[in-house]
Amino acid sequence: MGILGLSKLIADIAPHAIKEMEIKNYFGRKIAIDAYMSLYQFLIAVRSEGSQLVSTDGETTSHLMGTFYRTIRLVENGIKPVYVFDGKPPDMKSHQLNKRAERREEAEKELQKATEAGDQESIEKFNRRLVKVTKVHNEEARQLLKLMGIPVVEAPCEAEAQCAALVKAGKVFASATEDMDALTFGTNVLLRHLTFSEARKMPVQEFHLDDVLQGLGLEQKEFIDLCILLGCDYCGSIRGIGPKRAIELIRQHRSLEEVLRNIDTTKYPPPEEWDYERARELFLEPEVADPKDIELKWSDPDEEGLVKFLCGDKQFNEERVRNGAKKLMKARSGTTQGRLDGFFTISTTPNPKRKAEEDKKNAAKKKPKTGGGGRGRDQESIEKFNRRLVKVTKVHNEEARQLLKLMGIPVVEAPCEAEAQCAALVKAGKVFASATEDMDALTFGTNVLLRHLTFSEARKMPVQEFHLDDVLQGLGLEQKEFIDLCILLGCDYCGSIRGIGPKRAIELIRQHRSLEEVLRNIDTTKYPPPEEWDYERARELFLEPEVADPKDIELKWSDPDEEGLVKFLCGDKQFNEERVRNGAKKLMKARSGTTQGRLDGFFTISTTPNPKRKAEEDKKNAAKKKPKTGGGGRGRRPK
DNA sequence: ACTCTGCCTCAAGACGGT
DNA sequence: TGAGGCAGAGT
DNA sequence: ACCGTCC
Repeated sequence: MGILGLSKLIADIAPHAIKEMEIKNYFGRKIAIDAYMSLYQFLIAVRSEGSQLVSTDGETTSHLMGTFYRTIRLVENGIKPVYVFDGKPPDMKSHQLNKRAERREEAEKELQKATEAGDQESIEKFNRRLVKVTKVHNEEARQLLKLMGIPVVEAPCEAEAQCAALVKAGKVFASATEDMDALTFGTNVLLRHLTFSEARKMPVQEFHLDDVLQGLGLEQKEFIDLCILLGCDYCGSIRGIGPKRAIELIRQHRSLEEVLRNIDTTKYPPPEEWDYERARELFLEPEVADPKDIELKWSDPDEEGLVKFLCGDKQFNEERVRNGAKKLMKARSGTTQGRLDGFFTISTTPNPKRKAEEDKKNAAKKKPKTGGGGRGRDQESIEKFNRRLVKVTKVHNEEARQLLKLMGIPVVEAPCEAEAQCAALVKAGKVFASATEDMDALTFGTNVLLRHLTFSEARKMPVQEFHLDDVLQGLGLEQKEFIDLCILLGCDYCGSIRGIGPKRAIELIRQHRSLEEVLRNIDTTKYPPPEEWDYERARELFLEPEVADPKDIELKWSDPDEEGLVKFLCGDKQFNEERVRNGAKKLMKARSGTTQGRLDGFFTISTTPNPKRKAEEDKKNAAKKKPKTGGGGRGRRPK
């Protein structure tokens, strides 16, 4: 499977085509997964004392165990996976398959020998070689995924080709596979090591076909010829020609026909009856189902169904299965996000500088990705709308003010938007950062924005520290242009243009630098702006919001009023007095701690992972080429 | 000197408690 | 199966 | 991070 030595070749010649990411960066992304590959891995790897896990009737369950938990992990990370199943293999592959069959037979013989000899080690070894993904395995996996609410696609032929088609059509963001021929099939984005990025400390590798082609200096068709020359599943390759000579030859002659015409075929004899043309055809126009006809739908897990299937038939632990179902459910409700939100979560977290390069390239050409597209009514909607009925009333506000005062926490009254006032405070140096989940703090000009400050421990989310400087630098924009970008992405103050999502938005603003120019340059029949679109006032609101002058604001933290708190919370609100007093004491104690030496404070602050430092660190690592597996270790986040 | 082949070995999942 | 290390033959 | 366990 795959293309011989392609990943190394890309790493050597076009390293910029590979971005290192964390799994978190794929929040909200739809990702296609080759089911066969996945199942095969589980059958090989999920073992106990040498053999697969089995149910009481002796049937293998390794594939189900693996699929169940891995999928949950992906979903918990906000990823929407699609599993793509193989259809009939193309007959070009029969050579390869025959070879495999031969090796199986050999392995069977060896296994028998080992069994007779009682050689446990060899038994396991050859047992692994005999692993095969059967119809039953496939069928059960499909069933499981259905119960989990995960969509499944049936490819008429090669799954890898179907995945590529889904990516090209914008139905999913990327193919996740270890198999490099996804690129040969034209997948724009290929993710490697998506799954074991956490288990081992490998980062996710994101291959961009555009960048690969650019780095190699090839067109897609030439790239396909290169892959054939390197060695693919569909036909032989030329003995004596490895990666170095292959890239050199294709670069020089641009096609296999020309290569054959120009090399010394006595020294480098091509295989007999070498049908590279059909192989090329298979890569170029593989048999796939039209993505237009494929609807991908993620739905709620069927907890009872899962329990029945996995626990009833397969002896899984019920508590774990129910737990898994709950996780799926919970993660689902979180996936439907606002646009700004999704955009930044994805593009800013890893490392602004590197991302800048990537975006530049993306901006230079090619298709947009899938939109966030939030559908899926039912339970999710009930919860959602219920939440939407929540309203912060005057009374709530008043009480909160009163409470904070008793706690000794200062309060600021913004004349207009709080977010804008926060930004003003940050800009004036009155506070270090705004802590909010609301990305428009950046649009208002907050230098530092903290997300997940509160639930950083409860869930294991790290606090995210966004630096406006770095965001601007990374996007290659000025603040004013950034504001226009945000308006184009969709803000609270006015509409945005249908059909323009994050990718097109950043591309347009990069190119034209202002909404006026964007409007002048796009086809407004395809992308009609909203009627009476008052983006100018929206821009004004972001640029010069009405705020109280921070100079006139004095922030003062004082001692908590324990008795006052007790009176308010316990007298009026029936809070537990012990807890309230306890809380008051904590406030008091923490306060005395805050008046600390600077050094102390310095270290407390600077230990948090910090984008700039990370960027530098990464640069160093990148400069040093491959870090070895055992050795230097890139420290994962402190947590 | 560079490049390829052959032959070797290893490891291929995920969870949860410590 | 493939990826990396190493020895050795071919260009 | 390690290691026994999952089925």
